[in-house]
Amino acid sequence: MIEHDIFRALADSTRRTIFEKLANGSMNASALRKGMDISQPAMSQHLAVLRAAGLVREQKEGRFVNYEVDPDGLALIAQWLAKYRAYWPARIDALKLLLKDMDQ
Amino acid sequence: MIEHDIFRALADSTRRTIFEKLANGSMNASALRKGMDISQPAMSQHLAVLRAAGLVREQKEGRFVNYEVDPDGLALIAQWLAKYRAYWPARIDALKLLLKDMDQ
DNA sequence: GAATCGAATAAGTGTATGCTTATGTGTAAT
DNA sequence: ATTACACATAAGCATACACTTATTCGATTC
Repeated sequence: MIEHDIFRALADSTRRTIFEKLANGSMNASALRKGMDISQPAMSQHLAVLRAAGLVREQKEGRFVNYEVDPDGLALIAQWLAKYRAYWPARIDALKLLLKDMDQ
Repeated sequence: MIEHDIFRALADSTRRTIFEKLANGSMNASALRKGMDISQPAMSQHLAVLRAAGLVREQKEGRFVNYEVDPDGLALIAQWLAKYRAYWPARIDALKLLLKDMDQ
């Protein structure tokens, strides 16, 4: 189940940090490491997990590999969350505002 | 960080199943175990993790403990997801429909 | 008040996971 | 071609985690 891979991938704070970085612009693995105190293999392994989960996708450019957020993964989380909409609290109105914002 | 606790809690498929069951109606721990092939201590431990993450809350009723979905946890996931709204795919329109549905 | 029942906690164990160092693979530069 | 570079993979290791059995706790029931 991919849903399982997604939650497992996001359960690690280092991977959430990587994902957040990529959300601010696609980057290659070396650029991602900057300011992160993480070894090259560790980064490579984390990216593999994120990619397997569908949260991130790669684009080879020469000997570089550019990583970017894969919307498919986020969509699955949104789907999962939607299942429990009956329990969303009132403050979820903020979400509605965001969606309204997207329409413009 | 509570966000971390949430993703860690949902990284386990057994806990996601428990959460899903509770979303269909509050239950005590024994009722949750039905059809799940899980020991009593294991269930108790899973519920403790879900509770610590703010995904579930308890309500003691005599010697029973009734568990129910805690909207606060879901709100945090929604907040996390909202951070990446720029990457939400078009098919997220389904989510908009759901929200519209909530208004009625 | 003794027994019973629902649930939590304690302690121990096998496996999963995230890290390390070492090495491999492919591309670009000299 | 040889060297350097970006990244992936392999192998090993320490810790985290989900489970087990045993025990404890608290509240009902007899």
